[in-house]
Amino acid sequence: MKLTNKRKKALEEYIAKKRLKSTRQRNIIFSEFFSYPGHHVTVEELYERVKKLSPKIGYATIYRTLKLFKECDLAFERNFGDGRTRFEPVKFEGEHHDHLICIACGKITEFENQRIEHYSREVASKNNFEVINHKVELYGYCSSCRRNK
Amino acid sequence: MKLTNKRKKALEEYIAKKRLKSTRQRNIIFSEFFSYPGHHVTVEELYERVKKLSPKIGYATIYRTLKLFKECDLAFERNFGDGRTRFEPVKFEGEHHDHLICIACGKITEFENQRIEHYSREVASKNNFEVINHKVELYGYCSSCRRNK
DNA sequence: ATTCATGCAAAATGTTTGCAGCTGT
DNA sequence: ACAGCTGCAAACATTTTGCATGAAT
Repeated sequence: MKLTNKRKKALEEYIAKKRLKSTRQRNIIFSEFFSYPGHHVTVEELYERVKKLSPKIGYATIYRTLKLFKECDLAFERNFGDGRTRFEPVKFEGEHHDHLICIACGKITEFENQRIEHYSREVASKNNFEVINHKVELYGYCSSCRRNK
Repeated sequence: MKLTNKRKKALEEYIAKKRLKSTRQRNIIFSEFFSYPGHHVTVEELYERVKKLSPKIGYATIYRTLKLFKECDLAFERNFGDGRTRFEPVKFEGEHHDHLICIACGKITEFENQRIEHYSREVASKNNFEVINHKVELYGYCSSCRRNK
């Protein structure tokens, strides 16, 4: 089953369970959010994109819908320290996505590393902790911004 | 040399280098920040603590001083997704401090894991990236909040 | 018919800035 | 004396909320 469909299904189940409603706005935000080309979209970026399809939409709906996605573990909130909150799709099994963040120029490089994953899971299970998402973020100076190259 | 002294020295050197000034407020904030019992203090918590020692202090000074600490790589900004920015001392060599964060009750459990450290450093060096700080954060449900125990 | 969602505007929250006066060098 | 710092208040940015209307069940 395709990822998007899995997600759609998860959302629909949550909506049914909680007796919420499926609306045009939620569907638009869903498709824009999960098809966003870069990961970690800001609220403003998402708002602008959605506005093109549904010009009367307000920020409140974006916020409320992202909150809904968070509640059903489909979206995840991040903050890289530049003051703008970003959201990204929660990864399903087998997807990885960690970050190197340059504190000088703000460049974000993604990487994945199975071993880090592995030991993270080990720590979690020792603590009887059920992991929904994880972050590995390394902050520092990227190759262009290093002080002593 | 004690950690606090190392930090004090780092700050003094930065102040000297940049021709800044050592002030009563900065010293108070320094000692409150680095002696804060929990890690990751919020701006508000720090403000309240400092206010007891220096009642006329304003939020602006706290913000400006934390920014100063960030500039000299003594403090680090975090955000666990609850809307409040938190700051913590940057760890020196040999200190580790990663997190399990419960998305239901907000409980934060610290852990350290040398292997995660190790592989993180490896990824960084492959990317010619100079790491100043890192985060490993696992988000999910703690043992008390797990849905299926 | 009922319950929930939306859009708008207002309010709340968190953070930054301008400036006059004060302090450290 | 000078440059930088502080405290205050105002400005700003982001997020949340109240409410009347509209849409989905």
